[in-house]
Amino acid sequence: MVLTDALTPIVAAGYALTVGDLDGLARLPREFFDRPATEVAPDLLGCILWHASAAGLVAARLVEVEAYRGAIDPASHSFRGRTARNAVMFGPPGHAYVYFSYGMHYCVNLVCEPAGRAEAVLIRAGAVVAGAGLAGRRRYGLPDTTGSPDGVSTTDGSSQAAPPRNGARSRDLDLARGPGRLCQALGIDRSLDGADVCAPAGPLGISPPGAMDPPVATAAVTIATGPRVGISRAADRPWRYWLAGDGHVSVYRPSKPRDARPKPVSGRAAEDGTMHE
DNA sequence: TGCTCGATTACCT
DNA sequence: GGTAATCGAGCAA
Repeated sequence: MVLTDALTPIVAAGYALTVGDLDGLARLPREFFDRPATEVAPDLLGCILWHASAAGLVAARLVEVEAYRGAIDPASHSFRGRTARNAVMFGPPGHAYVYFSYGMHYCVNLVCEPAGRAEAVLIRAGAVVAGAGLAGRRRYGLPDTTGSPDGVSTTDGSSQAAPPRNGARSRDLDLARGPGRLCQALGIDRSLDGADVCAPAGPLGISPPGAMDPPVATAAVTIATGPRVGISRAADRPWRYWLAGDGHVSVYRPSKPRDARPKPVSGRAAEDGTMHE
């Protein structure tokens, strides 16, 4: 399924933006998130997620998200009720739910709907539009040999991430392609679990399209939808949204059983219509 | 208390 | 294309 011309201008939609006390950046207001995750998710595409830390600012334009719908969604972490890990999801909208995955990666969600509904949008991929030098160092672990300061770098996405360890995959496209990579590039970990992205003074924020990057030709943008990545339950629900044709979108992988369980012969495998690489 | 699995990624063949 | 790495949440006993 492909929706054309679907990037909703945030302001035109009637949302009054909040401006940060310290950074002066416009932020999406809490009402923006006070809706079903399946409505919030496509509207987040093109928006700028950023994290200002002592090391500097890194910001990414969102190109891929997934909606998780709480009690009505078996794939959601909150489906089985509230636990210590997912408590933030049951709180008010506009907060970050950060969890640790596969023993080595963090993933970040933005909580939607009023408290108690436990819906959220998983941020899967983005294009780094500020702080690419810092993001590259976080991702590839090299000292800063570029001489560029931390903080805001060029905004055209062409800048100077430090090259990766083996030098072969030195593509800026990979900086924040995938939920774990995005969190690493932005320096997001469990210490930001519960962070209020709508609070004017918070270190984590989300701004409308064009807040930091050159305005993208939103009128021509195509939003595609398809099944979510890597889940085994409710895998047929098309609640993944991405900017069609954008190279920063992650690779689609269906859920892979861990053990050598025989695969169902009646393979209903990849009728998803999503991007593969 | 112990075991299994996962909203992933990087590396190797 | 396949798999090791790695650890916490959740479930069963």
